[in-house]
Amino acid sequence: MINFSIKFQSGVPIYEQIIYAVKKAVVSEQLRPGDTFPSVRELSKDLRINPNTAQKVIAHLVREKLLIIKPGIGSVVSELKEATDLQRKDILDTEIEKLVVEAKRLLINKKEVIDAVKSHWNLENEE
Amino acid sequence: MINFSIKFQSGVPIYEQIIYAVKKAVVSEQLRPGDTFPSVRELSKDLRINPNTAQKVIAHLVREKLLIIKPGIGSVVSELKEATDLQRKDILDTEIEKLVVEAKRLLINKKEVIDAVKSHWNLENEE
DNA sequence: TATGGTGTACTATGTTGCATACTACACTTA
DNA sequence: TAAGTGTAGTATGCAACATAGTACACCATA
Repeated sequence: MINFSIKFQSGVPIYEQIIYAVKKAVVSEQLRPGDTFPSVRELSKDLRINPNTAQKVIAHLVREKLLIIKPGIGSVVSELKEATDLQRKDILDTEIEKLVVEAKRLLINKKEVIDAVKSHWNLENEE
Repeated sequence: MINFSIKFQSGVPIYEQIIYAVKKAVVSEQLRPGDTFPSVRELSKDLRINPNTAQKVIAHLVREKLLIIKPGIGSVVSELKEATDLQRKDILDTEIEKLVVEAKRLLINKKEVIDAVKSHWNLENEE
């Protein structure tokens, strides 16, 4: 009943990798609003991780409003939410600045970066 | 003799913050190739961090080829190096994909993202 | 009503990374 | 020679991560 794929790699925390995989699945519409999401125990069993780690994933996704808890049932994928001012600032200022600094340091062209953004954006179409 | 500025914030490792500050200083030409870089003990004293942490910063920057060790003297800022294939792939694929996924999840427009890239790029001019 | 599945909350252990303190050594410059 | 350089090592305290196991309140369903 897992409707997204993961390939673990060392160095980065398991729970972060799962969270990212879920976000990617939502953005690419492999997971749609209203879809049921695996329970803590199911997630733990299918991915062969500790229940605590699975719980950590779900709690995190609920806090980020990607999931909604249905008591007694499980959790469900929610509608996409508009970013808060703080989230917008973090991405458009902090994160993109990091990206630009790293690109310039490695002598990567502005065009290459922008083309890569466009390319990744169109992989899952829509504006 | 510190020619770059830092304002520490909790949550992210000190040594990472310093490394990023140095990269930013290089990209914005506050630090130029040939400039001398603070020694381990100097960095440790001025930033009031442990010598081990300062050593970790410098070793990391040498490994990334941003600094060159001059034995008995200290270290010096080197010329910018072209990215390796692996570094290019990491930025243009992995990092930008992360950015795009997060932006789409938060319903941020493609135009906003690209404008932010252009904006940050031009803050330190040149192609 | 009873059963089973749900999220949630604990305690505990082992590993790893981060930052600190301190000591020591080989090297080069002045 | 003396002082400064990078480098290496041991040790401590703290926090994050992942694991194991137990327990509880809640709700849906048979």
